[in-house]
Amino acid sequence: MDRSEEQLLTVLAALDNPHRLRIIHALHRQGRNYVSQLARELNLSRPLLHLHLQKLEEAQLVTSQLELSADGKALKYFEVADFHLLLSPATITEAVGKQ
Amino acid sequence: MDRSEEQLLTVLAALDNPHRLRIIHALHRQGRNYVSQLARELNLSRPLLHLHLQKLEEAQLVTSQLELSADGKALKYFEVADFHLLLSPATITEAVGKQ
DNA sequence: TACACCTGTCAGGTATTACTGACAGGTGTA
DNA sequence: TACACCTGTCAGTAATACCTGACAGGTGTA
Repeated sequence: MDRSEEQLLTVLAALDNPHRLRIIHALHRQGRNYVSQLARELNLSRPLLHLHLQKLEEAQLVTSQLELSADGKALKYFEVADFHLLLSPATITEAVGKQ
Repeated sequence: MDRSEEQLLTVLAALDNPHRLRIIHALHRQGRNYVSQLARELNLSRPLLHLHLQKLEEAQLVTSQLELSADGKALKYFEVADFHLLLSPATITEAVGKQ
């Protein structure tokens, strides 16, 4: 999983936040969940969770699908992507070296 | 290298900055360097570099020693620590789970 | 003494992120 | 119609992070 400095910073910025770590934690345990339900469980306002999920999705750390429930409601389900990122002096040097 | 959520966030916050990635990059290539010299090479003001080095040292990503040069000047040398941090849904879940 | 280096710190300003509350639009049931 | 859910967006504000310029103190050489 080689990344450029820009990609690396996108991921680091996405993970540098306690809410977003908890979101990954929750989704990893649950498998998947939709926005409003997750907001209730994490005790976050829906607009705020929406914003955090957006950042995580931009960094490709989570993925989403819009689905219709049995009773016709549109639910946006999120799940964690299967990412693996090794941070060390060598991997950072490699990413920065690509400028 | 297991870390709590707090430690993990300290490291992520330290790495989430282009200057600080370049500092690690430079120190990893050079081995070690002192503050004023590094500031010239990276084209950063010394107070700014000082601040970034502080963050990196707090996160234990770099280490420093104050030394006296042959002509008596006090030089603060920095070098990168040998850190290895794997980021994945599982490792994040583990760190957050420790609350 | 004056200058050239080295170190550290800090007030003040700018830029970036994080967050809330309100709005708009959708589908379903009573 | 009214209500209970779901979705998304956005203006305005609060909280952080970043950065500069100036100051203070140290050792050496001319």
